Amino acid sequence: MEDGQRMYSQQGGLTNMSGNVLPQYNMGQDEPSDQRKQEIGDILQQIMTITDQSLDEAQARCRKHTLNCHRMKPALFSVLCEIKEKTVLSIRNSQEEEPPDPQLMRLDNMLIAEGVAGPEKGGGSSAAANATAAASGGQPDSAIEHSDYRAKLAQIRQIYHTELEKYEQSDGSEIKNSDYEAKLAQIRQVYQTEYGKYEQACNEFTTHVVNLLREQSRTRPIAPKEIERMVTIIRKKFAAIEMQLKQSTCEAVMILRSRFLDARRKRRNFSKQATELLNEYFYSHLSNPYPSEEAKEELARKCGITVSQVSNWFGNKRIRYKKNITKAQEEANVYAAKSAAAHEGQGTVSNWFGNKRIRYKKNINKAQEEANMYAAKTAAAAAANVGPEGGAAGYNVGGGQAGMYMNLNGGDNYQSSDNSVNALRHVISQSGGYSSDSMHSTPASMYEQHMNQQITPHPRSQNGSPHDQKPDDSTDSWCAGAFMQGLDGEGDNYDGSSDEPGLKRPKI
DNA sequence: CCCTATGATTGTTC
DNA sequence: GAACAATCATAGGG
Repeated sequence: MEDGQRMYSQQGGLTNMSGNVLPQYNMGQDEPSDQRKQEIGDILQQIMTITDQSLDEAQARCRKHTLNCHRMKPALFSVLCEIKEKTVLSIRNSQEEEPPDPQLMRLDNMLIAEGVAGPEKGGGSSAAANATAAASGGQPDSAIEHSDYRAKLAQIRQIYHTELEKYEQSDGSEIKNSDYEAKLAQIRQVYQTEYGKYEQACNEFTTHVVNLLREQSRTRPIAPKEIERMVTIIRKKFAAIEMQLKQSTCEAVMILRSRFLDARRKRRNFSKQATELLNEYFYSHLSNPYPSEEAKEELARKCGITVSQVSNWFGNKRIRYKKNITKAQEEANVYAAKSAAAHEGQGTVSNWFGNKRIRYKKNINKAQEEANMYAAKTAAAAAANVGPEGGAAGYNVGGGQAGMYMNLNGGDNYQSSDNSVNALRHVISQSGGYSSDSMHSTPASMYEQHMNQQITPHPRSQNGSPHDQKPDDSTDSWCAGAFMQGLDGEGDNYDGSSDEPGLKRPKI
């Protein structure tokens, strides 16, 4: 077979074959049948023996030429093709038309999603396969390409690993988006380069095989369908390489991603100064703790962090701040209910109340202390700059008179509280009111100022001037903060937000 | 070593 | 797409 193949491929001068097939096809009908049989037998004999013989070039050329020029040759060729097609090919054809490999599709999807195979390239992968198919036809000796590409893929992996090692050597904490993008771009570039090479090799090989087959089709029965089938086979073979390349790339992306995300996930505390700045902003904008983009940028700049970190911080802060308050509220509600029940049923007011008081205060203190501290700070700073009036104005950044996002003041809600609230107030008042060291250490007037001017839209009608009272010597100080507001039954610290045009998310 | 605080991520809701 | 809510994972304090 090898000899035959070599010989066929060396036949360069038989290019006019196909054109002659049809005209000569009917000629055989003029021949006497026995003579025809004889001739066909001769031809077959020649075909059978030709591959067994080791011929020198001159001999081969001569014999082939003779054979090719025989007037029966086209007819015989057609018949053989037909037979071949009807037997072998029909069976194999039934196995074709399989759906695209789901695994490959997944890889493609991932590469597109990760931006490694861009839209133009992503379509390219399937389009490339089609192009490959269109160009093609061949013998499965792609083993060479296979090993070649394995080597290249190994090279790609090495590049990735080198890059990743560089990562680890450099300070992992310094990994930023730009780094990730850069690495991804590298991967993309390598991938696209390799993919280009792959495509080229695939096309070249397919073209080569198709040419070979076409060449051979002059001397042996090779139907177009068979060539197509070969193309399919080649494509499948190459698909393995393609798959490997894509898998490799996906792997690299995944590793990069995980390293990058891991690195980012590693929590690093902000500097104390940054936290101070953020807290200052937060508590001085308690009514509407949603910094604008500009504010975020400025904070980010001042704190030496990114804008998204600022956003994260505020998101976390809002939630946790609210959580503290909500927790206190919930306890208060339960507390109130218990109290009412105790009153009604003459139940024993036990240590339970004492514990509740303590825990309730604890939750409240946490939020309050912080709020107070930053309120005082801001006020002091503002006062230093603008004077007392200006300082007060400084709190009211979110548009105080409009309903506040975080309404920390009981205000009217307190007045409209139901029985359970009254019961709660009663118990609370019996507890001796709110007092804590932290409150003493904080300018009470500042606290009140903050609470009334910033948090509450309206001054509390019953509490008199906030500046005249200290939280710890007033029973109402228990509910002076935000924390009693939930007792009105709605339990919504954010209430009023729905009325507020300025608030971004009227909810909860 | 346990616990809390907190920055970051992920999933859900609007 | 922004904000919320839940969760993860670590820092840091006791």
